[in-house]
Amino acid sequence: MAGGAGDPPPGPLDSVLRPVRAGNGFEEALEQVLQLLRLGLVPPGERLPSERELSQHLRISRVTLREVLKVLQDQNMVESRRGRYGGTFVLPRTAAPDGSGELRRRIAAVDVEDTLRFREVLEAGAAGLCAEGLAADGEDRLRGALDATQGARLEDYRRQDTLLHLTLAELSGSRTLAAQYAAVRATLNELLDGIPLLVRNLEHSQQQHTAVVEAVLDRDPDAAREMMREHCGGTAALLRGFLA
Amino acid sequence: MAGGAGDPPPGPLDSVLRPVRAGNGFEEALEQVLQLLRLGLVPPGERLPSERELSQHLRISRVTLREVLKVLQDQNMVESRRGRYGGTFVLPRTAAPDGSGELRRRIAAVDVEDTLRFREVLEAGAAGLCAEGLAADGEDRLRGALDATQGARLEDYRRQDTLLHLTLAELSGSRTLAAQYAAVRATLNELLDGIPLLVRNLEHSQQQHTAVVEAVLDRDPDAAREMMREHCGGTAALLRGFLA
DNA sequence: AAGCAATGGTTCTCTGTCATACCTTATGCC
DNA sequence: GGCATAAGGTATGACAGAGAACCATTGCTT
Repeated sequence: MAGGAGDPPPGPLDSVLRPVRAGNGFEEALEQVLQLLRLGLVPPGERLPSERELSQHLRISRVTLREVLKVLQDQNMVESRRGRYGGTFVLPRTAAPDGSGELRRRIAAVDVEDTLRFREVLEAGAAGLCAEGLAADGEDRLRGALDATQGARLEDYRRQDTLLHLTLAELSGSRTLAAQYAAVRATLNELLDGIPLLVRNLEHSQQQHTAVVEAVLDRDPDAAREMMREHCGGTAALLRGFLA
Repeated sequence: MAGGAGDPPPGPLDSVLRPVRAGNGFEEALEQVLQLLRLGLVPPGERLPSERELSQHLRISRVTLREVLKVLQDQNMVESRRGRYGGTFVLPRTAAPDGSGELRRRIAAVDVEDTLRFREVLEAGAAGLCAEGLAADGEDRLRGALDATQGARLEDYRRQDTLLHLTLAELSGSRTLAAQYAAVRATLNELLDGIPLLVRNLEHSQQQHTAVVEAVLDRDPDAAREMMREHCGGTAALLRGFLA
């Protein structure tokens, strides 16, 4: 992306005319891998899919993927080990993730209000859809995810919470919804990393999780949506308070 | 995109690991321009933004954009005129859009259930958000869009209907929601083109539009969401019926 | 009638990305 | 100990796409 002209002035067509391939093309891949980490889909200590696998999934060449991983290595977010049973491993989060690196640039470019509103819409919608009809194996997955949050230790709570919500989104029956939720949740987690985790909020959160899941299992869409909106509203108020 | 191996087997990480740059890169641009047409944001007879403008918005080179326009010209969807005050103009839809062209391929690859569910979630969410708080100028835009649907002739109804819903999405206060709605609505319109437009449904639709807008202006989020869900449910039932 | 300005049409070069093949390292199994 | 295997590391050639410069056409303005 060489030095062309600046951004064109905004017009009424901007809902549709968003850029194809936001950024260097490789940045989009970076974004996706970052999602993997921020969502905790691959927890610290675990191995990412091999370079050959990942590059196939993302439909980019291995060379380009390696450049992405290089950035993450420089940020001490992952570590690569060679040899059989080697791979790229996720490192535990370090306190200060380097204030001037290749990353970090996108933070603060996030539209917080957009994120919070969109999140609430997707969550409430997913909860409602799940309550309207859920396969039997869906019930099990949901219960399992809820149990995992109950037993989670403090440092693992964010991850289990994310996985519970992600499960709900996947069970909604809309792949697009699930994918969009994953994206917005990754952004949300990034924001949440900037504020303290209060045990009091956490307990309240857990009650709400239980209520939502119960409403879903009771096949009560209105209650599920309502509870979920309340749940999201709590996080939103917290974030608005700390970031205001 | 040369002939690599086939798709990798699906895994639990697929919500996140969707391909970067779906398709030839230029196909994504084609998709966006098609949205512009399918949403009726540029009605028949009107001019698209100039090639230089469009390519900047989409962040693709003018050469690539021209290949996209070439495809649309071959499909008799647009027409280019040179000289000052020239440009690329939208042609009225022809009955049979050529059954085997460069386009047409994506149709039937649409996951109808995904589309309908995701649409309902976004619409209900947008209606709710608007009802929670809408700027004064938002009220005017909304009323204007509603009025336009009232006075629309049959062949222009789809377009005005789309614009009304799009307005609601834009007023939701989430740019992401608006963009996602635009995408899903474009897909929906494509599906709707395949089924007849019944005057009876249309009148019912109009009553619901009015009810939704009233609920929004009354600042009644629950009613707005409920009405909108009903409205979407109608379309969904219609489509499921015809496509089953 | 002449000139100007904005548009589509064309051509060039250069960079990023892809696909492929091969090298290197570490581990388990025989 | 030796070998097969699976992973990361490296090098190369081909191509798509970006960017910029230029040409051709048209209609408004002077």
